[in-house]
Amino acid sequence: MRWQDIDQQPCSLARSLAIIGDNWTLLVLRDCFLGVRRFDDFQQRLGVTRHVLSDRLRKLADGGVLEKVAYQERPLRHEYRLTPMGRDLYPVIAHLAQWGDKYLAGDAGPPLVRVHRQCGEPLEAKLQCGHCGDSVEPKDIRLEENPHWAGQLLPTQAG
Amino acid sequence: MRWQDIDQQPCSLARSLAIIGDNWTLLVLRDCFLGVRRFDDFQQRLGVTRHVLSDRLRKLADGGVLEKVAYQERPLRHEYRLTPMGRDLYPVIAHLAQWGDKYLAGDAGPPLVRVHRQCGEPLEAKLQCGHCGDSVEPKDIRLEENPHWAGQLLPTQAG
DNA sequence: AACAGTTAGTTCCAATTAGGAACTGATAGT
DNA sequence: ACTATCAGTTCCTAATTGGAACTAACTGTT
Repeated sequence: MRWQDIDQQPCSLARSLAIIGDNWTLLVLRDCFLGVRRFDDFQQRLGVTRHVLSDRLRKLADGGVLEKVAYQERPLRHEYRLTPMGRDLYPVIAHLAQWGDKYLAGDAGPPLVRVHRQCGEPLEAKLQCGHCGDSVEPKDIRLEENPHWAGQLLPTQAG
Repeated sequence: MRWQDIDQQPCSLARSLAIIGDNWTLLVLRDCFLGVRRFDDFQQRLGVTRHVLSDRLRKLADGGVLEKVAYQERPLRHEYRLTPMGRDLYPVIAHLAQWGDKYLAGDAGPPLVRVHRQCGEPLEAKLQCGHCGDSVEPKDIRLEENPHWAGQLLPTQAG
């Protein structure tokens, strides 16, 4: 199976990765959350080649994560802004950054601290159940298959 | 800049992506959380080519996300298990899957429902501040630079 | 003893993608 | 007329991927 065909799988993670799972794409989104909007700014901050950046921005716009907004006419130029769909990716980025802070920071410590404005403390992101409010770990989750794909998604218990 | 050199950037997200940001890697981890442990099982479920799978498993093991455990001698064979570091990626996967459920599900609806065992309700993952317990959105976060990289990480306010 | 089966990879080759640098086009400022 | 801005595109080489076959070290079966 080709990587570019994973959007056709009946798996929400696979479909998500079809839009944001390419190399560089999550770094583009990191910069979007930092307020970067223009092609050359992305290119200089990331150091990615221009045609890879062009491809990633097009995929993000086609996927609905970013929208292309004209910021001037003559010559017509566009910038890229997060849509609500894109903003919904913030928890993914926050958890990934926190994971890097925890396991991969060098001697100087984490490069950025994310302070929660409301309480003034560094954010300690946790996965919590929106219904009961408890912290959630992998073992707390039971998976239920949609009957439409019954038996096709989960591995057979063999070990 | 080459993609394989992003682990040298002083950005926790970039360093995280150096380990888990390649194509296929998060799908390998999805299967790990479903209990898949063996090479051929990953290969058949994912449809990825064997040498890409081999490469990704090696990177995950080198990065500390998976550990290679011998499950038999004669002939010596290993399986791959999540480490605590790997298990800490669960929030990332849960949020990505939920995002796909919300925006990318087809007519049949999301393929899997993640039920929180403790409360019996479908998990609605939310990003919450571990300190005050409030839900957190991008605008609620203020970034503080580590003085060691002062002025080098955040974009200059220009737009 | 000969043969098929299991299983974690490796090897080979063609096709695709990435990296690097230069170039384009429309326009503004000097 | 010349330089700068800025979002791309084009060109070429190098690296990676996809697909299929192959290897090695056994076990179980005829």
